[in-house]
Amino acid sequence: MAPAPDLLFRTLADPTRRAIFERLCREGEQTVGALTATSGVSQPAVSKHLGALKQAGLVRDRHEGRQTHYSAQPGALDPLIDWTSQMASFWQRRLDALDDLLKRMDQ
Amino acid sequence: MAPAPDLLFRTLADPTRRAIFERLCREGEQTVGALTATSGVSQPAVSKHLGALKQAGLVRDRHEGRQTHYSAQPGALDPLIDWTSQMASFWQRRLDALDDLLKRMDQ
DNA sequence: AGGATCCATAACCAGGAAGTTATGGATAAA
DNA sequence: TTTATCCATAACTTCCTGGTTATGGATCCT
Repeated sequence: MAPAPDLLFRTLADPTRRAIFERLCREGEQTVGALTATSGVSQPAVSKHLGALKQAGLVRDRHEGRQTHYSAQPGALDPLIDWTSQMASFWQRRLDALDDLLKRMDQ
Repeated sequence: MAPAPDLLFRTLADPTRRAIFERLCREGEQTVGALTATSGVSQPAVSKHLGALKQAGLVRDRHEGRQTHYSAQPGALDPLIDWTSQMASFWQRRLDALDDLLKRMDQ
């Protein structure tokens, strides 16, 4: 299977980083400066988080003059959705099996 | 909003721990010994991971004699699903807005 | 009862990760 | 051409976490 969820989980595990990503999802494209203003950490810290998010494919960057605009990358969460639904399907299947068993015992 | 996804992301970020959880989802209830056998780490390490998973509400434990059986807790992933779909809805809404804008510009 | 097995906890260690300050390169403004 | 702003990178520090071994309590077997 794809080792894809791993990087996503690791990247989204940090609250500060996840907050940055959430804000990009909510409000769309933002500059580093704008993100720094509300993040509660220093500008270099924000830059590092953005680097991590970018490496995980969660954001895109666009350079414009001396500022860099970052935006959330929609499809990037798909592996996460796939993983959760797969886990869900696993225990669903096991519930079905249990159901079957009970039915067979019933007759 | 609920700070719920935080603990989930942090707990599932570790590959070893996530592997244990995946196995419990796939194969159902398992003893600590059985989980240790295939985890690649020591028994105390497995016990600690199971403790973390339990604290996050991802697993349940059931004591039977001298062994402890662990099983995945289905609904525990719901906050994760909620979070992802919320993020998805955010950029969906923004795409809709863009669509509207383009339509207005068109006429 | 005595020995073996299963698991959890304690104590400790090492690596990584998130934060900081310092700095420099590139672009905009004066 | 200076000067100021924006961002990224480097260097360093601190702390958390995942791993280990050692140990002990509880239960099962002989």
